[in-house]
Amino acid sequence: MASRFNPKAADARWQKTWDDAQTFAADNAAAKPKSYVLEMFPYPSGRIHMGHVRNYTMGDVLARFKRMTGHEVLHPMGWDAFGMPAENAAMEKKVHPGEWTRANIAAMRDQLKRLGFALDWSRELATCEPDYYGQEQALFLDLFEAGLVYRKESAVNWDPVDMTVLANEQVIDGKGWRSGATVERRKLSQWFLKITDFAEDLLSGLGELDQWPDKVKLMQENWIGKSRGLRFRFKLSQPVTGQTNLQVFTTRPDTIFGASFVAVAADHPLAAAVAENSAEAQRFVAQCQSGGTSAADIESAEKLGFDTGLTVAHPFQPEWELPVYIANFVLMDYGTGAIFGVPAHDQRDMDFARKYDLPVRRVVADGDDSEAEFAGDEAWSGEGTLVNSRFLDGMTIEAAKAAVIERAEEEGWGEGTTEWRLRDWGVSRQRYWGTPIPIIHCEECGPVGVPKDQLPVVLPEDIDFETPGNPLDRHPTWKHVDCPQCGEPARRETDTLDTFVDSSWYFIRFASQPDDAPFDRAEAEAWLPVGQYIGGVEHAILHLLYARFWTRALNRMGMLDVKEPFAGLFTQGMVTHETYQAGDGSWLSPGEVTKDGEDWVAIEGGEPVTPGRVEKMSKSKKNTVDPDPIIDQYGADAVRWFMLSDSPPERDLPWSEAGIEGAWRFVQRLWRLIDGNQPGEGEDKALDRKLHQTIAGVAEDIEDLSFNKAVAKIHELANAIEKADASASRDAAVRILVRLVAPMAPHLAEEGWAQFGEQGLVADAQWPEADPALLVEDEVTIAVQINGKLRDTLSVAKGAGKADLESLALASDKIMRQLDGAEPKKIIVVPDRLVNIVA
RNA sequence: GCGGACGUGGCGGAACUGGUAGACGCUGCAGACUUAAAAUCUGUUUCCCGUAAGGGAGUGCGGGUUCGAUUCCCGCCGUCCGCACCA
Repeated sequence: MASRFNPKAADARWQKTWDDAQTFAADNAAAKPKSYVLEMFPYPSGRIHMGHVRNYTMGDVLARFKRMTGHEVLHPMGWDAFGMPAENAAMEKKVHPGEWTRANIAAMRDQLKRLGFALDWSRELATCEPDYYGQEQALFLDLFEAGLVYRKESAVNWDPVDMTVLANEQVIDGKGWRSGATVERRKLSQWFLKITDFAEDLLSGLGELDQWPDKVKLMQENWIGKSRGLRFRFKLSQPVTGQTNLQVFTTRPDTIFGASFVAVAADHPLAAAVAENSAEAQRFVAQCQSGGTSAADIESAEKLGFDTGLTVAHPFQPEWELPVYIANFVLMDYGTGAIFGVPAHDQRDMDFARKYDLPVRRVVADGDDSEAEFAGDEAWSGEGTLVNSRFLDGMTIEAAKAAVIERAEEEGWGEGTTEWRLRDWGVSRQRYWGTPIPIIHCEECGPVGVPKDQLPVVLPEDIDFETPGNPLDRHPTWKHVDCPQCGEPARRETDTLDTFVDSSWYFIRFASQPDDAPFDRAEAEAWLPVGQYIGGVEHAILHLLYARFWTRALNRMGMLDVKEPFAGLFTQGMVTHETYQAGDGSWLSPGEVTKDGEDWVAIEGGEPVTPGRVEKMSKSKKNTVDPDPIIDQYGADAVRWFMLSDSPPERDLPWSEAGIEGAWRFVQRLWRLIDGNQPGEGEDKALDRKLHQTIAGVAEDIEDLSFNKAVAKIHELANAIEKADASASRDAAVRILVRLVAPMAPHLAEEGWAQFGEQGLVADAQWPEADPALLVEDEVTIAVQINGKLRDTLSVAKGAGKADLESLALASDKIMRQLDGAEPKKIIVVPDRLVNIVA
């Protein structure tokens, strides 16, 4: 009688065994091919959620599989441990951010360990510890010396009550999310990293990332936003504050003869100059600046302008004057903050021209319509031929662009340029719980880097969160230091670094973590780039772009011979669960509702409940499932199995009770196969074939990260084994099955491995080898179709000749009946596949 | 608005390069074992007609290419995601 697999006992036992043996510690000096498998490290919020479980399970399967296929695997784990929630907790619960964070890390580490991940815990790191952020400070100073760090005034969202800077997403309807105070735009001196220096390289580098999802590459491409165009100067009819020219940027220099106005942004210096002398202009500028910046605001915002009364001269015809407007739809921080409007070929300009009754001249002919007078309100921005444009007439858009740029450059009033949407990376945060920026401000010497032998600049522990504002700034002593250069009293920088800096190089520190340097070059290069990086698509742009930038910066400084940090990237889907909403709009957890006939009602009170959509698990929608009790009940392997089953990993995985129970049943079924295995005699060719096809198929699917398909293939094999009679083949299949499930259900596999008296650990075992001779069937099923419709199937030896297949097909009873004596018009035979009779 | 992805049974999904649509799992239904339940096992589960043999329809909708289309092409519809007045 087969026993039951008892995960409670087995999980802990094997986890301890792996731990004691340091099974998953990566050897930097190993001679084997190296494989670096990494999942995005978590923020230590306090609890692991199902999304983490799914993410880390995927990486774990790959890591374990790589070990079994002869690789030395680096699969580390750490904590993205700086950031706002710790400060919020400090304010709300009166607990020090460090204490809160470290307690969370301890709790989450325990949770992760219960899932039996093949992690090298000896390399664990937390970004909030001085041994990590001190090395980050060293790197920051290297960047500073290399001229990749600079300081400039920049506008931030300032909460006047909390006295802190808010991220854009913390500003809701113009108010601070916590204080509710109206957020001000304030100029602060901030530190920036010169990511724009690498714009071209970050863009072209995408081309080599053939193991990244196209979607992510496209998002990065759009974010970087390269556009070629012409930057040129209009001559102003009269000088304004000494300026005689107005510089504009356009990507459509070809439409220059369709221009009917010029517009500048509300915060353009020209607008400010006009506002000096006009109360009306001043009002208009103020109105533009107060406008909301949310997506909805922008979409609904009407195109508004203010006629300055100024004009500029058309570059190709000085007496042709264009009016200059201040317009609310022109952005100061793109291009030059000034544009020329071509209503016929740009919708925004069209809207504006129709409102202010400006000319709309056609300069690109769409088809045969070449009238200068443009009717309608829909601008034409498609392809066409230039018309009404003098020397450009008849040219294509591309040729005309080149011609105008050439003339501008010849005549010296403009030049072809490239503009980027990408901005430099502002890294200053006016907060406590982050990496202190290792700079000292001296009256005499300016900003001076902290000498490296004085690193780390450690956060003070004795801080209070009673009063709003940056605790570092109001700490009584911390910021007062002497200038390292001249020795005079000076002031420490009290801003800390954006936490995206912490995650921009942690994967390097995992590969190599000496005490006295950020990393050892040779060790880091031995592992990098990360072979497979797995995480959520929400990091598709910022984190991944910053990490690519940081790696390039190290490369440029000669510190690392790697430019792309992540060779392979995979973005996994979310774990979702159904939602339920009561009549008053409040959310109910799935455990609080039940089905009454066709309708859903609350268990408590029986109120009717509306089933909502299946959505990402979130506390606010009350549809989360805590992994801990699930692991208690079903064990790590069943949870892991469910995370891998059914849904393709890039898609969302709907959590369900039935699903986890199905996984649990299968784990038990596997155990019954193993435990109840009987030696047998003789071979079972069909089973041998199924086994070897599964060995090859599962390996392929895992390499492909198609875990759902690998799971399905293992199910098929298990079904086949169960149906098979005892034989030597069956015995062998069960023994090999143990290794096939080892990456997914490692505890069960170890148990089975031990049961069969194998040496060592299955975690160290070799992946079974598939016999190529057994991968192909010797008998195939041939479809016989009439006019493409299946009418019969034939079982024939593989490789049967066309003529044989044809005559076999025609001899079939069913086919003869269908044809009813009619002569086939044509017969198509695809060997080993089908015969299609055209009647 | 721009860009992208997706659309297959009651559900999650599978299907190689254009070649038997629905693998595998979940759910449901019927049955076996059991005093009973749990657990387990067997059968069945795309829809329609038919007792059956069998036939017909079918991969969002409409067309096209082809001996043959879930797969390729054109046009719609829907859902989701990203960006968003970027000149």
